[in-house]
Amino acid sequence: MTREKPVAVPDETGGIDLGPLADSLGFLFRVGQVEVFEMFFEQLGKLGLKPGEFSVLWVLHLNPRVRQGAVADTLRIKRAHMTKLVRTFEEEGLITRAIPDDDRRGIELSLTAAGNAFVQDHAEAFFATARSETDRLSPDEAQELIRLMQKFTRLGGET
Amino acid sequence: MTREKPVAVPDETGGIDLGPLADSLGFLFRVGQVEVFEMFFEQLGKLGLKPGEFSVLWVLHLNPRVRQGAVADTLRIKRAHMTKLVRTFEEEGLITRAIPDDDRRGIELSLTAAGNAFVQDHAEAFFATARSETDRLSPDEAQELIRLMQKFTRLGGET
DNA sequence: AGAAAACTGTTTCCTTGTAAACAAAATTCT
DNA sequence: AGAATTTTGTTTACAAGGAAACAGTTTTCT
Repeated sequence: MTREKPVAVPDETGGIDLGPLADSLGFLFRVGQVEVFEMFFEQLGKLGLKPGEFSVLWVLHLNPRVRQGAVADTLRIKRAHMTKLVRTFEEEGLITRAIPDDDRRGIELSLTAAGNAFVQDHAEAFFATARSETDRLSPDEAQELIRLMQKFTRLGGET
Repeated sequence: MTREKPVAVPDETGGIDLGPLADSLGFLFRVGQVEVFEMFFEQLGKLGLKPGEFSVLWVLHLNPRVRQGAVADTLRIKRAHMTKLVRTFEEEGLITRAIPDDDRRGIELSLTAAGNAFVQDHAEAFFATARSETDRLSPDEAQELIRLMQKFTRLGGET
């Protein structure tokens, strides 16, 4: 399993040979996420906006009265962690929790007026930054990358 | 910033509308990484193999006597965290640390015999799993996804 | 030479996220 | 109906990872 031709991968790694690691999805997903994260905070760090937290509020904005577990499953947040996020948002007055009569296990989340205002105030900057992250690629490449990632994550229908 | 046509994104989200979030690289990178991680542990969890830790040992295998900070920078691990990983590996007898005479700030890492054996023993399974992660896409799509992620992360030369 | 700046790794403290056991409610299966 | 199973969310205890301050070493700039 030792590679014979370290020549094969011309990279920007400061001379470190990664071998087949540079072709592995797990590694590329991780590096990509770190990279995007850094770009995000360079542009929006001053606002104290965090991608994960905003995503939750955004989903509540588009899907009022959604179940908290459904949000967790969709955003790939563990339910134990979701509990903490929800409590924090509630303490901050951004969301309300309601137990529906037809299934008293679940909890339906909705944005308060303050929560909606928060989303309205930050959505433009958030998505503008998201769009600017594709600047490293040509528009065609960016579109294709998004399509392939959506297919891989099964988020893009049957594309 | 409220969307007018929730119809636009046919997804596998259990009916939850994500809007433009489903097109954002940050979100897709995160979901992709979680997904790959889960696949990895389904297949290799029993071995106690962790992708990040194995990657460090793999890089040492291909690049003996590399500086610990260079490994951290390449794998996008923070140096503070790298210190902990290195200490653990050393305690486990997998690596040795050496201070070079020409720059006594740096620390050069190398695998011990046990470290090399560990890499030899697990490399096949590790990269087989990595390859199998592309099964959700056609071979052409997988290759293109890897190419685009490498370009995005600047790991793929000037492709 | 000597002070200032930069680099490398470490430590401490803190945030984020996870795993496992749990409790309440709903569903399933006799 | 009633016991077993499943679902949903919570709690607790912990692991992973990061930020900031620090110390030793080298480099840079007078």
